[in-house]
Amino acid sequence: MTEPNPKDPAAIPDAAKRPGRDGKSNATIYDIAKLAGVNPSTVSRALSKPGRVSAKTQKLIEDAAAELRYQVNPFARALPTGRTNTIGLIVADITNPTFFDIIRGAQATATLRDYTLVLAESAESGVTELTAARRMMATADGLILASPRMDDNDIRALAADKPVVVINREVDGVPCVIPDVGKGISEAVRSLAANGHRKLAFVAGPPQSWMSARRWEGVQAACEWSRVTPVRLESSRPTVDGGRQVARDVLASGATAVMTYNDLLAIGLMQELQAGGMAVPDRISIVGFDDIFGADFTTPPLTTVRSPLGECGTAATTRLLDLLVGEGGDAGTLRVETELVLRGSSGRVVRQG
Amino acid sequence: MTEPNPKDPAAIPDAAKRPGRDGKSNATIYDIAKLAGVNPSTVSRALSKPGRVSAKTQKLIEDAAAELRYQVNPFARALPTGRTNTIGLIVADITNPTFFDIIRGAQATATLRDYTLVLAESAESGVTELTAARRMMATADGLILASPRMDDNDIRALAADKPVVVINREVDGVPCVIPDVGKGISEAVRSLAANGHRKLAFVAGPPQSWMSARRWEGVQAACEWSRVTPVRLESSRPTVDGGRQVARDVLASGATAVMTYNDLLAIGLMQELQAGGMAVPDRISIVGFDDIFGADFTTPPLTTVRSPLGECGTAATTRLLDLLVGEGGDAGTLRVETELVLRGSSGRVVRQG
DNA sequence: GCCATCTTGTCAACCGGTTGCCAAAAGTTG
DNA sequence: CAACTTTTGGCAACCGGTTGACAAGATGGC
Repeated sequence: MTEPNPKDPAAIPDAAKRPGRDGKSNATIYDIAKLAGVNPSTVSRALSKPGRVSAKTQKLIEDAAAELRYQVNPFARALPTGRTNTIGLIVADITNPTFFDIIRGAQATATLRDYTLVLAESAESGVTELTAARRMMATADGLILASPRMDDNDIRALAADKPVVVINREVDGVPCVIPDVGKGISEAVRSLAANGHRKLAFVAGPPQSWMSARRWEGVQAACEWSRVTPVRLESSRPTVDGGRQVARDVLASGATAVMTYNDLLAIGLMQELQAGGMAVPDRISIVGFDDIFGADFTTPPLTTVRSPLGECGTAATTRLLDLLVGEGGDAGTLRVETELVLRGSSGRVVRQG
Repeated sequence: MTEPNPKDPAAIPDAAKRPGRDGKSNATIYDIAKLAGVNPSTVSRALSKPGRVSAKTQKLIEDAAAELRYQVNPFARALPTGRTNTIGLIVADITNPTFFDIIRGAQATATLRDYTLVLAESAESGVTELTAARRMMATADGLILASPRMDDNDIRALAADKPVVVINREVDGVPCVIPDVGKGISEAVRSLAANGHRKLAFVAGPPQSWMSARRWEGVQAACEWSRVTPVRLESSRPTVDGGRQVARDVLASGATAVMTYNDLLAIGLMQELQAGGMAVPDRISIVGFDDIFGADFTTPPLTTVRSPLGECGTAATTRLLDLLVGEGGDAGTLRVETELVLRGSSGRVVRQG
C-alpha cells in the first residue's frame, strides 16, 4: 500500500512533475559533456571563452547544447566569479514620474547588453536608501543611484566596493550623469524677463537635494544677468500636493512668475492658483522642471525646462556597463543639455485692472 | 627585493585592498564557524532553521555573525536550493503609467517580505514577453505577468514550472488578479445615460488585450440596460497618440459620449477634439479607464473608471509569495472593485446651435 | 544501572559552473 | 625525422552555502 505503484493514477502527477521540476531547465554542462563526449571544463570554455577550443569541438558542443536546450545557471556562474549580469537602480520615489524615463532608459540599455535591471526605492529617505544599496551590492555587479539622498561619503564608500554611477547629483570621485541646468534656466529666465517679469519666485525641493540647490543657483545667476529679482520659497514635498500648499506663499511673495524645483510642484501650484481664480499665464507665469509625462496635459500646458531623463538613464547604464568590463574612463561627470520647452503656462504680464 | 616588505609603502595599497575586495562582504559561514568554534553546517542551521540548534549555540553563532557583519551569499544559497528570494514582474510597457502603480505596489510588498523585485518589459509584444518570461524563470522564484499579451497556453506552460500570478487577465488554471469592470462601467454608463446621451462610442485597445475585450463586453451590457447604442472603434496603439488618431473616427461615429480602453487614449482624444474646437463636455463627453497619474491634470479633469492598480500589484505579489511558501490556495481569481470617478470631462448634452 | 529516546552537532556530498595547471596532440622548423 | 612551440582538452580544486545520514551526548523510564 505504501509502495509506489507506477500504475497508480495518483502517482502520475508526481512522475509528470519530474521533468517539470528537474528536467525543464536543467541541462547542465555535464549533460552536454556526456553527449558531446568531452570534459565539462571543455564545455565551459567553449561556451564562455571564445577561441579557447577548436572550431570542431566548438561546433560539437554547441550542437549538443542546442539539442538539450541548455541554459546557464546564473547562480552557479555567479558563485565562483562574482559576476551576476545584474545591475541595481535605486530611485527616490517610484511614483514620481521623473524617474519613469530614467528607469525606462536604464532598463532598455541593460537588456540590450544582456544585463538584468533590479529596481529599488528609497522613499526619499537617506537611510532606507543606504540599506537598499547595501543589499543590492550583494547581488548586483554595479549600482545606479538616481537623485540619491544619502551622504557623499556613503556614496563613495559604496563606490569603493563596486562600480557606482550617480544621476542628478555630482559626487567627487564617482562617475556622474547630470543635466546641465545652465542653458535651460537661462533660456527660461530670459524668456520671462522679455515678457516683462521683474520678480521671480523659485519653489525649492527637498533640502538634501543636490539638484534643487543647483537649480536655485542657476536661477539666481540667470536672474542677475537679466535684472530680475529672485525670491526663494520652500516646499514641504516635491509633489503635486506640495505644489498646492506653496500657493499662498507664492501669492504672498508678490512675484509675477514662478519657477519650481520640478513639474509636479508646478502642476499642483497651477491647479491651486487657478482654483483661486488666478489666470495662468495672464496673472502669473509658471515654469516647471524636467518635462515629465503629463506636463502637457494641463491647461495651459506647462512651460518647463526639459531634462533628458531617458538619456540620463541610458547614459548612466552605458557608463556603468563600460566600467564593469573595465573600459570605463575614470570618474568624470557627464553633462547632458537642458532646454526650455515653451508652452502655454508662461507669458506676458497682463496689467491687472 | 621581490620579497614583500611590510614597511614598503607600495605594499600598503595592496594590503589595504584585501579587506576591500575580499574582506568587505565576505565573511562566510566558515569564518563564523571558526570564530564560534563549531561546524559550518551548524552555522548554516542556526541561521536558517530556527530551533534546530540549542539556544546557547544559537546565541554564540549570532554574536559571531554580527561581529563579522555576516551577510549570506545569495548565490551560494540559490545554487543548492533553487530559492532566490526574487520575483519577476513583466509589464507590457514601462512608460505606460497604468503600470506605475502596479510596479509600486509589487515593489513595496516584495520588499516588505524580503524579496527582490526584478522588472522587465515586453514592449506590447507576445514574443518579447515570452522570451523575457523564460529568462526570468531561470532566476526568479515566481513571476507576475501584468496585462500579458502572450498566449493562454504559454502562460499555463510557464505556470507549470514555477508559481505565476496574472494581473488584468483571466487564465484558466492560473491565479489571477483582475479589476471587476462591471460596477465601474455600469456607473459610468448610467451617469452618461442620465445626462441624455443615447449613443456611446467605445475606443478599444490592443486586439490581444483580454482586458479590452472585457471592457467592451461590459460597455455593451451596460448600454443594453440603459438603452444606449454602443459603437465600437479601434485604436492603433493604447497611447496618447493613439487617442489623437482616433478622434476623426469618433466624430464620424456621431456619438455624443466616448469611453476609451484607457486614460491615455482618453487624454489624447480630448486634446485632439479640443484642438478641433469641440467643447468637452458640452459637445462630447469623455470617460477613460484606470485613473492613472495625470488623469486629473487635464482641463476639464478626466472622468474615468478607476481600477485600483496599486492594490492589484500588492494583491498579486501577496498571492505569489503565499504560493511560494506553499500556503497559497489554488488557482482562483481575485476580483477587485472598480468605481466611477466623476470629474469634469463628462456631463449633459448641450443642444448645439 | 541499563536501555530506549530525543536532542544536538559533525561529516561529507552536492548544487553547476570556472579556472590554473599540466600533459597529450598537433603544427612548425631546420 | 628529431626537437621545439603552440593548441587543445582533461583533471581537480574551488566558490559558499544546504542537507541527509549518523553518532555522541543528554534525558528519561523502568
